[in-house]
Amino acid sequence: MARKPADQSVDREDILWAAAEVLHRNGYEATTMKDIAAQVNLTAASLYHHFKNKDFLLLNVLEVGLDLTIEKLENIDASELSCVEKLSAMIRSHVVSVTGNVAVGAAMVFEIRALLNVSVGARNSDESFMEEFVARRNRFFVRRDYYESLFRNTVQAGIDAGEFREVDAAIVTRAMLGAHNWIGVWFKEGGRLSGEEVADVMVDTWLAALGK
Amino acid sequence: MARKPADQSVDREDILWAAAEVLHRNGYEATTMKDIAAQVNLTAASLYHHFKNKDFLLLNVLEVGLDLTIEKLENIDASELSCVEKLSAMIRSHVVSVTGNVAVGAAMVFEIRALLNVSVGARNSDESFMEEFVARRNRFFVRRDYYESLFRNTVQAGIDAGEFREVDAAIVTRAMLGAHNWIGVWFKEGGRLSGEEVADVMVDTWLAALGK
DNA sequence: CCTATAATCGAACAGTCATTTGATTCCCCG
DNA sequence: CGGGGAATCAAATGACTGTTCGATTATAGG
Repeated sequence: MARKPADQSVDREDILWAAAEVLHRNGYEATTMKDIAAQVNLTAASLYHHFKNKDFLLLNVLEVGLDLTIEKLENIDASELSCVEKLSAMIRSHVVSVTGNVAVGAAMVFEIRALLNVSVGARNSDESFMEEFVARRNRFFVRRDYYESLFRNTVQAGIDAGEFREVDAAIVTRAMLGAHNWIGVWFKEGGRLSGEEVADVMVDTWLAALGK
Repeated sequence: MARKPADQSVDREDILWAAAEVLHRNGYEATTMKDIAAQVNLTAASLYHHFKNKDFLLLNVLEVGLDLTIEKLENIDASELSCVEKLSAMIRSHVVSVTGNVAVGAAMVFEIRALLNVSVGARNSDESFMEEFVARRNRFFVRRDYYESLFRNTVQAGIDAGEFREVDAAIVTRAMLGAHNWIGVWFKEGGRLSGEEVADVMVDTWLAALGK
């Protein structure tokens, strides 16, 4: 029987992007390989030419999203700005990431639990797959903590330097990240405020919260 | 064949609670009726004696969680406190809710998207079920907006009364809710801080953010 | 133009899950 | 103590999903 091999112009990255979008819309478990495939005009079977399986595909989406975010934060962290300026830049960067690419941003936020559950339901009988997956997943969580620490250390440094008032840096940092992550839930392109404007409000809010 | 009808001491509310817990652990789609049933020593089939189906069960969990939160907020709203005091009480109430019952709190946060997706995948061919479900789901979302408005109106009133500095009340309110909801993700009973202590930090943080 | 490799597809498989059904047991009320 | 509704169960059903397989088409390099 004849097939319709279509475009053949879809690469790994297109799939990642599509997956992020569907993931954002439906959540991990509710996202089927068929959904992702449809987003790039493929069939589910074709995806297995590019990714080992669904879990690796999800993991890849999160890895890419996290890498992008961390890279920006590291550049800011390495600069010679004051803590106030550093934190402002970090907040702005984070908010713009979330509003600019809701898919990746929200996927990062919401699908981490799903990631954890993969091992629990050890349905993958394949040993080698499982081993690599667990290793990569652990690396992901380490990086996620690192990402949080970039914010927290900046807050703490600001306190030590007398730029911020004395607060519980760990809790305030998590409050900050929660507020930013939540943006992915309610932000709509073309709404009252642009991503940049939301970022402005956030910077203003957190500097006030930390101001002496 | 003989059965083992067991306890027969399980009621609707026990199931709701169990569902909230499993939901918190696994997320909606990854939560099976069997999981929920196991949590209360029942079989999946038995749940259908208490709830029409899985979607109604989830909806019920969210409804109960939201009702609890709203009730407390309304009492505060009706009081004669200043806006500063009102908002402090609201924040404290919200945080304690989330930390005191992480299951319901986090379910509220994370499973709303799943709720939305139910209609999209209109697998329920039953007309009557679907109709009631959509009605109740819409009511839920209205109440959810109302709950947000309780916070927002207090912030705005505080601005108008000169108790708070001039900020974008809508955005700051959402930042606040995001920070609080996120607590359900990282808070662990028996950690460094109790729920009350986390609430203290949050109150302090937001009053500073809104302070003149 | 030819061939090897990459990319895609349709079809089939095995597993899981929500839900239904009909029978069985529990327990309260008369 | 006995009957009826409530609660529970085991088993079967039907749908959906991730994944595999073999076949088919695209495409780049010689």
